[in-house]
Formats: sequence, C-alpha cells, structure tokens
Amino acid sequence: MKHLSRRKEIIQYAAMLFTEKGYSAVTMRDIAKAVGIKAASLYNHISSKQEILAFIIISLAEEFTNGMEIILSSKNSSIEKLKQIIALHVSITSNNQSGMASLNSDWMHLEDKLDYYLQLREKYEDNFRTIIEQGISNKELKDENLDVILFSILSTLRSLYVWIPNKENIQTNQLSNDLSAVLLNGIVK
Amino acid sequence: MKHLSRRKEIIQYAAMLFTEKGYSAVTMRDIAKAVGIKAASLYNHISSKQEILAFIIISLAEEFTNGMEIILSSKNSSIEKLKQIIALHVSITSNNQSGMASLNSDWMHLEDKLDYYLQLREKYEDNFRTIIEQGISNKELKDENLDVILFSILSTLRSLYVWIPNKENIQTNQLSNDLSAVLLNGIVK
DNA sequence: GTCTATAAATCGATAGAC
DNA sequence: GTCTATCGATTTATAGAC
Repeated sequence: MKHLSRRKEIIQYAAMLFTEKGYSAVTMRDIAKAVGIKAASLYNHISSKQEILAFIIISLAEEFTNGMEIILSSKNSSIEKLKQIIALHVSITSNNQSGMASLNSDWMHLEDKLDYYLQLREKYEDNFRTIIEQGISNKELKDENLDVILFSILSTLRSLYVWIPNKENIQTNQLSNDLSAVLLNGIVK
Repeated sequence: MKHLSRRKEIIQYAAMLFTEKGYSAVTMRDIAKAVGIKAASLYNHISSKQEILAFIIISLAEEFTNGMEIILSSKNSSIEKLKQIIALHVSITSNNQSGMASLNSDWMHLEDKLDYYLQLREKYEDNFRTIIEQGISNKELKDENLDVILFSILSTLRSLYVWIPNKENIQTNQLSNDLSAVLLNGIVK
C-alpha cells in the first residue's frame, strides 16, 4: 500500500476496518491507528468519517450499475447475460474485497448520498429482473417464481465477499464458471 | 406485543432496531423510546445492551444447530435432507424475522458468547457440508465444487430475512418448494 | 417499575503549534 | 502534514426518589 496517496490509503484501511466491525463500531482513532497517524491528522485528507463511507459505497455501486447497463444492452442470449452478471460480481468483488462489506451492510448509514445509492440499487435490480424475465419468455429459462430466481442468485453474488477471501490464489475464471454451473443448472443429477 | 413480558418486549423492539441500523448504531435510548419508557428503566429487565444481543443471536443459532442435527441423523436421502434444511431456514426466518439480521450481521459484536456462537456456526456448516458430500458420493448430486454448492445455498438461505418481510402473507410451504426447485434443479431449461 | 439526575468514558471534529 | 490539547455531544450504566 506504499504508493497510494494518503487519502486512498486512509480509505483502504477504513474499508478493512468497516468489514471487520461495521461502520458504526469503527472510530476515527481506529482508522488513524491503522494508518499510523493520529486521528486529527486524518482531517487533512478527508473531511469526515461519512465521506469515507460514501466514497467506498458509491464508487462500488456505480461500478455494478455501469456493468449491468452494458450487459443488458448487449445482444447476447439471456443465459449468456446471466453468466456475465456472475462474472461481473466475481471480478468486482475480487478486486475490492474490503469495500464489499460496506456496500452490503453499511449502506443504511449513508446520509447525503443515501437516496442516490438507493436509486442505483433499484436500477440494478430492475435490470437484473428484466434479464430473467426475458429468459423466461424466451423459453431459455424455466418458468419458476421470478422473485425466487432473482433473490437466490443475487444473494449468493452479494455474499461473495464473505467467501472469496478464504480461498487462496483465487482463480476468478474458474470461480465464475463453477458458480454459473451451480446457479444456472442446479446440483441435482 | 401486548401479552409479552416486559423483558421479551424489550428484546423484540431491540431486534427490530438492530435490523434497521445494526447493533452499534442503536442506543439504549432508541430501544427505550420504542418500548415507551426511559433508558434507565430498561435495566430493571435486562442487565446490559450486550445481554440483549447475546440472547437474540444465541437462541437463534441454537435453533439452527439443533434442527440441523435432527436432519443429519435422519435416514432420508441427501436431496430430502437438503429440502429439509431449506424448510428449516424458511420456518425459523419467518418466525423470527427481526432477529435474523443480528445473527447474520452483528455476531462479531458478541463478547462473552462469541466463542460459543462460533462453535455453533462451525458445527452447523460442517454438518451441512457432510450432507452435500454424501449426496455427491451417493450420485444423487452432481460432482460440482463442494464449497461453491455449500456457499451458494447457504448464502441464499442466510439472506432470506432481507426478502421475506417484503412478501405479503408469506406462504412458507410454497416458498420452501420454490426455493428447493431453484436451488436444487437450477433455472436453465 | 418508572422516573430524574448524573457519573465516567468515548465519540467526531476543530484550533493552533511546529 | 502531523502533532497535542480540547470542545461539545453522546454513550452505557448507576444512584436514589417516588
């Protein structure tokens, strides 16, 4: 973490601490100690604790929303789109493990940017639902309960950050393929 | 909530508040306000904020661990056992919606009972993994990556509490069946 | 069993020296 | 850009009147 600007370094350490204990339980003194400076010095680089949280969450949420827009507007099959969504989650999560816990568990502590975050999330879920609907009317997918399909895939993908760090030398392509097999084709012989 | 003892009522309101904001962001004054008394009065019924959290989490964790032991020791097929695990999660979650967020997101704030909770969770996951392993060696299940199977089912089931409250008049049998279909048989035609 | 009052600790953030 | 010192608000929890 040597070549990051001090601001980026602070945000990185904060994200790791938020992952361990959650936003509310982490103090500015905790963050400062991790960085190796005093709490007052943090304010030369960031304006508030809230700003750190908003940066972590909004930049990740925008990355997901932008990726989803690209996938939705492509001309691939519905199944191919679902595989791309799975790969999108594996890719973003493996590159930002420390921020994903905040996105999933601390978004409710956003203040000024809460409404914007909720808009991004709603757009993402709507686009995801649309892809599944198209797959069902296409006859590519079984006509199972739409919300159950959406919810089961999405909660697996949203929980990836809990699980990815436990695997050494994660092979993202292999993991995407394994997830696609299980989530799309099931496990019963 | 009229016929609950004051203690149970306090724990119920606390669980609902923990679900909204997380343990660390909820104050004793918040809980007292929800109950309709002053913060100091809470201490006639509970000994600490920590005791409330431990009660919520440990009672749920024991319910899951006990249910899993019964399922594991039965003589049903592996697929039937997996369906029973799904039904177990749907049942406990629909009966304890407000406590499930604490179990999933605030367990790290346990103090005295943290080690005991981690033991229960490890035992639960080990038994879950055993059932999947048996299904694979049985040839009932496909030989996909064991951790991917365990992780995808478990994270869907652990996230149920986020989703169940959004459905009106939840039909738990119907939901269990829909989840079993999607998680076990997949969605691709 | 509930209240008011308050203790003791800790929080986010600022002021100002260097 | 980092420090020491500190402010003002808020936290969990207790003491004691009613």
